[in-house]
Amino acid sequence: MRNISSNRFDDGRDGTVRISDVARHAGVSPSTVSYVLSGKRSISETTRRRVLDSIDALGYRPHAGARSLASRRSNVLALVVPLREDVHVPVAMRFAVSVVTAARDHDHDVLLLTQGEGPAGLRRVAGSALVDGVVVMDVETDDARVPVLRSLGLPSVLIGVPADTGGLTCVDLDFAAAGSACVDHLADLGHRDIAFVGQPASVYGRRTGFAERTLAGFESAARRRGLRATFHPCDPAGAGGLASALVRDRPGLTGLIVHNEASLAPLLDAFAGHGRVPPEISVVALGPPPPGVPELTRVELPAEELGARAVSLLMDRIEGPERPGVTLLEPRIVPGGSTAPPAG
Amino acid sequence: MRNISSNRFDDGRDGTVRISDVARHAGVSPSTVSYVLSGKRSISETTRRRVLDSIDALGYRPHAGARSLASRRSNVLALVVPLREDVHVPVAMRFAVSVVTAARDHDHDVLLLTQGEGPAGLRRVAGSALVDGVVVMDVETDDARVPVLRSLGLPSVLIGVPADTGGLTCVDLDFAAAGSACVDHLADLGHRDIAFVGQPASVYGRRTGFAERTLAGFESAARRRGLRATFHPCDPAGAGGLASALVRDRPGLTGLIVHNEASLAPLLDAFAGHGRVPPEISVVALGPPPPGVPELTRVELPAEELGARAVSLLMDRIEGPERPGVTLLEPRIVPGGSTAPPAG
DNA sequence: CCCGGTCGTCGAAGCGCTTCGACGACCGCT
DNA sequence: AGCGGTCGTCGAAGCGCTTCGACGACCGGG
Repeated sequence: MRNISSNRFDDGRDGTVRISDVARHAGVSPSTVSYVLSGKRSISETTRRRVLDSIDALGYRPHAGARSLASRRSNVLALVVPLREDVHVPVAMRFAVSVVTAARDHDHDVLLLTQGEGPAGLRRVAGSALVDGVVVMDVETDDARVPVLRSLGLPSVLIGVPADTGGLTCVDLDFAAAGSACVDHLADLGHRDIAFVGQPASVYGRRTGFAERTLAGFESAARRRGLRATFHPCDPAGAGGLASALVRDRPGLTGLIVHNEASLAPLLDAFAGHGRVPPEISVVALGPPPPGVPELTRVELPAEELGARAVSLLMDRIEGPERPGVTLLEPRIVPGGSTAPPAG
Repeated sequence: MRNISSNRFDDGRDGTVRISDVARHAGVSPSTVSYVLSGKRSISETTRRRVLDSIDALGYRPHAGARSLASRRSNVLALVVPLREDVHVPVAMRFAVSVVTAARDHDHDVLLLTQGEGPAGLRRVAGSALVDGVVVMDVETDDARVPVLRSLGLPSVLIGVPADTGGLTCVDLDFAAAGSACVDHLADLGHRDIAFVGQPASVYGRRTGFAERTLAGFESAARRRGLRATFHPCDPAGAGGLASALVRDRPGLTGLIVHNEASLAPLLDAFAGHGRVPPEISVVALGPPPPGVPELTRVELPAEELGARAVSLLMDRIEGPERPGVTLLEPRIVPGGSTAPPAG
């Protein structure tokens, strides 16, 4: 064990340990310590060990600012979270947490930006080299941030798919496939007459795209399978009325696909009021498990996987050359107790 | 307008503008630009203007790493968000957003840390000088992070109050006062016989402290006002039974204080089943407005105010000498339609 | 009119790290 | 034995900013 320098000198006067302290303690030069840490040049195993031992003997942590100045890498990612009321907050949180976790796996930290700052926030963190890249959640079809991102030259990954994806890297759930999967699930069980209860009417054609894509998936699959299939926009207040109308007008209806988190509970209550409860009428939910409603068959939104994927794509963009493209995650049907073959 | 240097030189080859570019463009030295930006020395109004004009003519943004290296300030705050399932996610999100907003008002950005990393995360960001201070949300009575914070010498503010607050800066809602305020509200309306429906029994005495503090406030106020008052822990599954029992055993009961977000809806449903709906029986809720339940009289959790306060206290700690202490925010009763003088 | 003080500005010295080029030492060839 | 080629290490030169001390210029008071 070589321990050249005396302890008196090892701790700098204000308590922080610098790379030169480690170097002295290990009997090497600062650059060697740096190379041990970065692995950018080969270092003999003996030296490596000695340096690493010194590092944790002294409790050394590289100064983030100095590192980012010298290496032109901050090892920080920005995450833009949505503020809008209509995003499901717990899901957004799951995203955020998974992004942080994934970022840590790649030795990065995460800076939180809110929608509130908009493009200005992106410009700021990009311009000041505060972050190496950015993950933008909840991207709309015509998102004001998209042109900014394109112009900024900051590596970025979008969660969600805007209208023009040229030059962009995007990740999202394959909502069209999700819509189809629900239809196929019901058709496979033998259902011939189903209804799709969607978002409030105003949502379609407006912004997010995911609603239309789901609906399109539903419609094409229903056509393919030759089902009687109808579409009904819905809001929580109208759920009761819709249920009554369906019960009255569609006696042959045996399957329901519900893509509307907020209306799910009132809708089920209303159907129950008409004596129709799952699985006597089959119900497939699209979205997060609503609180209080038990074990529905549903398509999960794989927030954790999306977050991790977004980060991993972002890291690729940061390291390597840009290779844009849209990644759509395969939806998975989670069986619950709410679907069964139709009666009779 | 003096524009000494030619544009060819103003834009560095990789597109980033440095302080020296601004200086040249404005015909001053880099240090002068720095002083204009920091305000740490007086600068003549003419020079100031000229520098500021150059800054936005060139689109200059100081390099965050360089700045933090030289000034020993990163202008970044860490925010530790809870992961536990039992915190109300939308409320946590409101906190987080308000912290970010407040931080931006103080020219700081926010780094997101998750509970998952625990003390190690705090050590990391502190040791590497990544952040100037940290806001810790959802602090428990015996929180493992508290000793770490104390030892780290990193300025910090806790949202929540641990058992030992020595040397710490904490902010929280005054839950005892909230409990009292509910009692006073009902007593002022003329109620003489009330019940407090609390968290599941296991919560009391365990970790968060806020439950006990609320209960203590309830009890002391009830005693002070001379009310008949009882306490009932409750979980969602037991809400129906509790309602029946109360209706049966407490015919004189006219007021309910509910400190249990999850049980609120089933409890109200159960009371409604016995023909007792607000405001015929008065109900005060403690906590965030539950979805679907309309306009209850309640005590709000002032997340925005707490977040802003936490940041402002943290900034004080970062700038000035440490001045620890516990700040409790006054609760506010938000009138809804669910309380009225007792019948008869 | 001279002198001490303030004001506004500048130059230079770091902050702590990474990275480039250089350079011995040692290897296996001819 | 001599030679090119790795391999492992070092020294020095920045990265872009802040900040300290210095220093003219200008002010008002004796």
